[in-house]
Amino acid sequence: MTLLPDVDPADCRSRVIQAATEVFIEDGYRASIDRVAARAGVARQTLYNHFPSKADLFGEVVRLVTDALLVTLDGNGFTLRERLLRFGIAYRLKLLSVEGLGFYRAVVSEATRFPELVDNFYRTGPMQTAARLAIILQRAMDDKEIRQDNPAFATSMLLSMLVGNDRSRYLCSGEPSPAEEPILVGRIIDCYLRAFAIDTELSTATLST
Amino acid sequence: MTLLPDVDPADCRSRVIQAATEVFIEDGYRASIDRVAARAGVARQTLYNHFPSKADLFGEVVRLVTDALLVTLDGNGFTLRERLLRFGIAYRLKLLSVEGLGFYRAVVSEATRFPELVDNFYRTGPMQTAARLAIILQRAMDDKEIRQDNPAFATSMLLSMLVGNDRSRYLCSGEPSPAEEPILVGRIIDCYLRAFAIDTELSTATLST
DNA sequence: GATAGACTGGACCATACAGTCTATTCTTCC
DNA sequence: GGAAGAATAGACTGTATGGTCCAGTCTATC
Repeated sequence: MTLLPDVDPADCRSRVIQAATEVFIEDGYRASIDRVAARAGVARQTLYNHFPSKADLFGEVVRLVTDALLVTLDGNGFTLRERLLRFGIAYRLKLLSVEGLGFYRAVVSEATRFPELVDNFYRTGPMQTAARLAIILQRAMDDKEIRQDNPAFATSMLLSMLVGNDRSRYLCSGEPSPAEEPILVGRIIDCYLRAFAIDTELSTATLST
Repeated sequence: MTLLPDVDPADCRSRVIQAATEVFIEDGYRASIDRVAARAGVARQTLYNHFPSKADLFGEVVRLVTDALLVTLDGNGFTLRERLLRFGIAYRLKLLSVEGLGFYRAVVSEATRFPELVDNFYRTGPMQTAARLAIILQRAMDDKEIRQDNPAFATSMLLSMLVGNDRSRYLCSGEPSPAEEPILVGRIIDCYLRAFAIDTELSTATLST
């Protein structure tokens, strides 16, 4: 998964950013500035010509990658299930890629050192994606495609079901098997649509046991 | 939330472990050994009398806290919904506490430095809890309380819905409001039970739209 | 061909930190 | 009272690292 636009080999700044992205994703903020410079094929001083400090470089990387990880919700012509399916696949593809996981690990690791940065990451990244999804779900509720419920709750449930346990797992070890992804997402979306299906007498009766 | 048994103030070793737990939870592995010693009220050399290296101390802390975070699934006499409710509350209480989140952050941050340790954490911690839950769910399927499905999938969905999005959020900033916890868990469990309710003609019909 | 600006490489500085060593003190048990 | 074992304080070592400085090179532009 490539997170940033193609680097211009003649542009030192973009080479530094690309290198820093890779290195921070691999080892987090503790990766040394020398490693970044070496990876970029650039003198350390060149790096400091473009960024006042390591923390600033890290901040820039976080901002850029956060944008790159936003998941779009296209497909107005499709059914709700199809739209959610496409979203789910794209979402998991980004967040559960080696780069997505490494980036998330790097950001979360620095929550105490750079609280504002990490808070900002959450608001411009995950919360953005959630907001987009919430609009779709709200509309589906209005159209009676799914049950009326709190859109924020419905959004949170879908996002949780899509990556919750697996992200937690792959942050520790392993990675998803691409071949099974579409099937798995299909099962998750169907599970979700059952949970948020329009009320029927039978299903409410089942619940009250 | 207290994760470890009461420390005996006379026992240097347990004081070191307690201090290391607190310090690693606050700042991760990058916290200095001197800070641990100071927090424990102990000389640095004393610490090294009990643990050969910082990495060993970290490993010990991870093992102990992993155990402490296991969630039991008691309550054989209760209904399925009640059992899941009690489990969900306990699970969120542990994992979304400041200590639970800090510990998780600290462990995940070191996935590249200590891959075996982190992998072992996942297998003896989260996977253990999941295994216990899977037994309950399997039994509920046998008893026709919920639909027949893959128990591992059903387990993963429940764990995801319980903490997925919120853990991801609180790792970045903020923390849950204790007052709303029981209501939220209730909504999640009901949502889950709808998703895994026994098939009815109506609900399957809804799905195929 | 001269000037300006970016890049280089490496020396250099200050700091933090894991881990070792030692001389001394304290406690406990015989 | 003395021996043994544990704890202490603090000096010391070696290394990694962020950041600065500087002398020199390269390139493009006028």
